[in-house]
Amino acid sequence: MTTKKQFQPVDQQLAYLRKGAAEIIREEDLKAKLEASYKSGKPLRVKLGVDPTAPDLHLGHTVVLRKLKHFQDLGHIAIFLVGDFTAMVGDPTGQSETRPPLTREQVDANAKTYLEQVYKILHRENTEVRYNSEWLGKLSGHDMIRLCARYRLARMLEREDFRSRLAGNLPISIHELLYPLLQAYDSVALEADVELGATEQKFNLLVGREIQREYGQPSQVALTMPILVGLDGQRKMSKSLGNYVGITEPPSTMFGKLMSVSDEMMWPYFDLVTDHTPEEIAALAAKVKSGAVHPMDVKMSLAREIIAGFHGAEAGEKAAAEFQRVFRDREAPDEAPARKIPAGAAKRLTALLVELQLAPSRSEADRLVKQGGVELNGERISDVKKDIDLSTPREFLLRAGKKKFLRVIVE
RNA sequence: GGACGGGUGGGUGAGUGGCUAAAACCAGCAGACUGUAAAUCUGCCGCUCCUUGCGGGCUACGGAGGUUCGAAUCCUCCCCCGUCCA
Repeated sequence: MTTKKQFQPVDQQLAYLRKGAAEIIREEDLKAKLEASYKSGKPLRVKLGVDPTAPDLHLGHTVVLRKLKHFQDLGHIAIFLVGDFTAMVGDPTGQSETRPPLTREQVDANAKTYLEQVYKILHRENTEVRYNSEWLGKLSGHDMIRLCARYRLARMLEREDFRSRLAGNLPISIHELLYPLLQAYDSVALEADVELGATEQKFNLLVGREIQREYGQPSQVALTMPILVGLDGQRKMSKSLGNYVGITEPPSTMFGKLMSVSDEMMWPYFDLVTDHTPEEIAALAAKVKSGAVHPMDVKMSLAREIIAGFHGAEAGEKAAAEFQRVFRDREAPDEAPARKIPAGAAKRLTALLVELQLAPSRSEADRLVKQGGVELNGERISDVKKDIDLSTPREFLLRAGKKKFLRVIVE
């Protein structure tokens, strides 16, 4: 799968890399770089920077990781850059929400979990993992000022994020202006040929191009990937919005979540998180439109495929079968997560729900029960003061809401 | 440093002394309907206790004090954000 030194023809590489990309700035530059690499046998250095702030990866993160992997597939070098320096300073990206600075320990721990998950997508062999504290930590005040002197405020304020905050009378801290510069400097330090990012990163990637030029390097190519819309079909996928599919989640959970994607929204998923070619996807969409295939079946194959990528083909099949049984045939799941609890005195059902984390609070549990969202062994229980007997070892299936099942084992 | 405006529940944002756990909208959750989709409809939506009731307690309107029988609403000090001036 990994081509050594002998690269594929440039046009072929280009087509492969273009797939799913939102923008390539500039495509001629990428072509030229690929050509040079093809001739010299020297792989391109492709940079992807991440903040080690969100250790749990979800499908949204994988979009750009998958593109990085595509470069690897073609024999190029993936530089996985952990922004440990920037993270410790505290990056208030986007949403005008200032994040608390992370400690060294948190950064290390997060980076570690991050990396473990990243290799579910990237090839280990041609991945170069770097930390930007390596060079940013060594910059002197003098160096910093030199770097700042290479960019103009007016240009910096062109960034959508800054511009809108400025217009909306929202705070902008000075250090935020530094982030694009520091990120750009990373590209200088790494001599990146290409930098990847989500479309929201476009500005930063472009600053990289200019700063590299300032430091006498050829400008990197900026390749952006669309942002994956979350399960709500509205906003970007993110853990804090709760509209995400985590890559380490159990197959059955992933399946359920993916099936809740709306029909229209499943196409971007095909585009961004599967390896189908644009032509294949278009053909599939046409079939759905004409009524030749049922959208649900297409969605199921999508879910199956995505799960296969993270848990193996067999897991994908199992999750699909499980899904059909539970929701289409309305039978009890056979692989609900299990939880053991010690035998003891009888417990109020609502208390049990909270204890088993099926409900966040007693009030919520109360509400859930009252509204008929709780089933015990397939039987709806709407009595709030129902006590559950836990005196003898036994097993029962608890359902809270549509999707949450838990096999409870009393021992 | 000065003048002015502002900080309300997950979000937007009403509310200027009691009827306000705090309008409305969004988000969220549950039920119905379905293809566990979307859309729609209905209900819920701070925490907690029980005798589950138009029930009791606690916490909540940037922070700390104060006035008052009673404060998100009035006063004092502080913190934070923004605008204009220097």
